[in-house]
Amino acid sequence: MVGRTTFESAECPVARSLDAIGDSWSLLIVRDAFDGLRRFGEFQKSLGMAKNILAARLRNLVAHGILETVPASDGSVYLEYALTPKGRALFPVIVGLRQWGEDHFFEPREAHSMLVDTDGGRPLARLQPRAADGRIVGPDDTVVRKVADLPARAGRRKR
Amino acid sequence: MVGRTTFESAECPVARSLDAIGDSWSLLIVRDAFDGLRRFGEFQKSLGMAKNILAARLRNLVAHGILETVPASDGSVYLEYALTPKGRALFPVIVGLRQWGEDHFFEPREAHSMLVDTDGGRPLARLQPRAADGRIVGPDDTVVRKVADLPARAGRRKR
DNA sequence: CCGTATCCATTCCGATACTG
DNA sequence: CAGTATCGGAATGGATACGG
Repeated sequence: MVGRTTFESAECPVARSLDAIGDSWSLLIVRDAFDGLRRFGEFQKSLGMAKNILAARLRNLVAHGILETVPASDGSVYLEYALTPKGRALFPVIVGLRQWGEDHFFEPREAHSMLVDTDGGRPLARLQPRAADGRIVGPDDTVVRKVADLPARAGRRKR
Repeated sequence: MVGRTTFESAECPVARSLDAIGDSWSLLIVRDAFDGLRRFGEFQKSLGMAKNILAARLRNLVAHGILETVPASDGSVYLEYALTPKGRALFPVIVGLRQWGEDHFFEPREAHSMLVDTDGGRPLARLQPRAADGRIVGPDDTVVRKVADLPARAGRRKR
């Protein structure tokens, strides 16, 4: 057999997920989509990637139902790319990657702007670095907390 | 400029994370490491990948401090690969990918064995599909819950 | 059993030019 | 502005042979 192995029919859900978004760019595009970016040029400018591969990645994300194309809101003839519910469900993955990177690639209390923090604007998620109570508010009323911050529970198993 | 873009010095922690583990295989190796696999041959057999690229990915994971080599526990001359604290900190990311894949690539209530569920054995994590209370127990006493299951809190912001 | 080395095909990615 | 077309270099990945 030649060519890359596909995990399309793998039994493991992690493998299936990585098959859809396991390349260098897809999750960064999704991250930007959470940040409110919708237009081809916005993604291209934000990520600095070649237009042909951006087009290819967008096609793949649309094919996987993570993004969908919608008519441009400003009446232009072009398309916009919006997160679907399936795409928005990637929020915890993005947060996990962000927190892991923050904890292991940066200085302890350094602040990083992964996503813009505007209250009434376009961003779909608020991902400011560490709110006072450690809470991060995402789309669809999801809330993510760092696992270590979760309250202890009776019956928890010691390793 | 030629060659692939690197995110080694990106400001965004998500980009930095993806630079370390954003390929098809690394997270699957980490997943298997959580499952208790330690030997070269175990990974190779489990993932079915070519030995040369397994060696390359293991080298990369060790270089990033996600795995570390330790002398084989059985006295053989070979090395074993064990998760470091930094590697174990990837647990929430794996869980996020697993839950997303389970929710969007499989039938609603289907059960999937991502990781072996043994109680006293070698696995470092217990990742059985959906415990009764939705709780998943990981290494280092971490606990992960599906974000939607988190209790509502006063002052939560409606989108 | 544990890797390394080699060969090869495929894919990825970047730069640029081009079209509507 | 939003893509498509094309090209070339680089990395990825698979099969297999080889050596410790």
